[in-house]
Amino acid sequence: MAKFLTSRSEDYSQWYNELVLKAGLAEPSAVRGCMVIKPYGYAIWEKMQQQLDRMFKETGHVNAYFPLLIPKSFFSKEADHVEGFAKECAVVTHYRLMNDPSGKGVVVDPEAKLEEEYIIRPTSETIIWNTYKNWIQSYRDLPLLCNQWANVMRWEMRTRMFLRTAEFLWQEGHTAHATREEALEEADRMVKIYAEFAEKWLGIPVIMGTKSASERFAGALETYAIEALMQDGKALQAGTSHFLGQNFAKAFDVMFATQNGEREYVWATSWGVSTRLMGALIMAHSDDNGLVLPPKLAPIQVVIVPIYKSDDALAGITAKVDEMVKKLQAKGISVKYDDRDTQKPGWKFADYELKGVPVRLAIGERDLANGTVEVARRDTLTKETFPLEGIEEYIPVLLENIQDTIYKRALDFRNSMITRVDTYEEFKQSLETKGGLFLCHWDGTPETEERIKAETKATIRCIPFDSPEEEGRCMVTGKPSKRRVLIGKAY
RNA sequence: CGAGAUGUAGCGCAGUUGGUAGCGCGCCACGUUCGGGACGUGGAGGCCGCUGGUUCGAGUCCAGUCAUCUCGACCA
Repeated sequence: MAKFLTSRSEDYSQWYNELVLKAGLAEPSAVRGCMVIKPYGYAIWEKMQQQLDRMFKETGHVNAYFPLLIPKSFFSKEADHVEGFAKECAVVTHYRLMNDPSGKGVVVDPEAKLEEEYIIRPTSETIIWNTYKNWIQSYRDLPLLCNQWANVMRWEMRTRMFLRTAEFLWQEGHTAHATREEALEEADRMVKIYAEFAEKWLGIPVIMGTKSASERFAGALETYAIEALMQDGKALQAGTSHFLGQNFAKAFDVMFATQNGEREYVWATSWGVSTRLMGALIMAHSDDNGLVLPPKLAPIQVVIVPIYKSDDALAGITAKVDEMVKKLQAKGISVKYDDRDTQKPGWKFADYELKGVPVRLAIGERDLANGTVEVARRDTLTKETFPLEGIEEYIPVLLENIQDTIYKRALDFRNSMITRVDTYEEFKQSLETKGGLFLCHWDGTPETEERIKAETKATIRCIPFDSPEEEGRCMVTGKPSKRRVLIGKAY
């Protein structure tokens, strides 16, 4: 069969780009570093949104929306936060255009300069905390648990579709609490929700952990993250949850009256996942034939392709299929019957494989005569013939099985790519030859971390929550270490 | 912002010492096909990124400019 995609093993980046384009997920746009998310890609994102939103609401969160533009002065109130984001902000300086006096197009009207510039949000902590100041007076107003679905903009030097675009879609939760413990619990709860979502819905195994100081969110006291492994052996940070301490409360003067009438600063968290999850989904499961979508996120779970020579034959097939579609839909399965006569069966097979549709049913005159249907699964690329009667009982089981298989396959791969190493030499060598993730002892200093990064491009992905206490020596400096950390090259 | 590369049909590309703008895919029409991206025949589609220069003549040479991509630094 002719290849319509670059193979993963040949050139992973090129394969990824082609896949995003050819599966109809997204395409580069006219705007520098931004992309257009196409309907099929957006449909997957919507499914992610729906489930995440459900999980947020189950844990007591509500949605709100804050402005896109942030007054510049808000930004400078939290020193670390400015430091972290200043280099990548788009700034709105004027509010009007005018015709070019020389008659060529339009120019910015110099008269319309804003007194205070606005920043296009790279994240919303500042505008939200400026707002929370007015919402919080008493312990009775706490906890305040808001989430917003929004777009943000970070003027990145280099961009890649879904993984790092200048503008991206995400959700950002921002919570306020009366105590340090409660805020820490919240940050912990949310990173666990992300992990659950990644594993149960995306089918991607993740490692939860704490970020090292240098990888921490700008303005946070602690950053928790979920780290996933892509098929090329690079790690992808798939979600973060930050314990912000009282930093933003102090910067925006958000205090509350306690039960004993004292005034205290509130404790904060923020957490987010973005359309980067789409990148994770693509890179975690896809193969040389295209996307492999976990059934729970597939916009189309089952596609039915009729195989026929004549209009009469098609009518006969359609009659059977219509019944089957109704039965499947009654079970909450998203089915598409593709009876277009503009494309041929072989073309459709290849196209739905490219798009990652988990289950394909093919039904032709032969099947009609035998009372059968051909069932093909995307994850294993295997085909079997089943009796048409009662197929609606089998499909839901199959979908669950596919969801499971995809996850287990990713888990096996991920586990096979985690290496425990004790010497720096061994680390450097294995990083080059095998790649993936490494569990190593580290002395805990930023200097050593920096040295590893400079010499190998690998970074400390996280200090895993489940990393057991273990006496050891830093693989670089030989200084004592109490537990292993996760190191690898990352996107 | 540093280093390199590329801009020619919707997409991917070729275009020789400067001399009528091409190929593959896709698209349209008709026919044969239809259980893994079918085939034949015919057809449509281009200010060769933009501006200027050299020349009888520029896709090709020169200068400038804009844009994109890859690699660095930065990052979800």
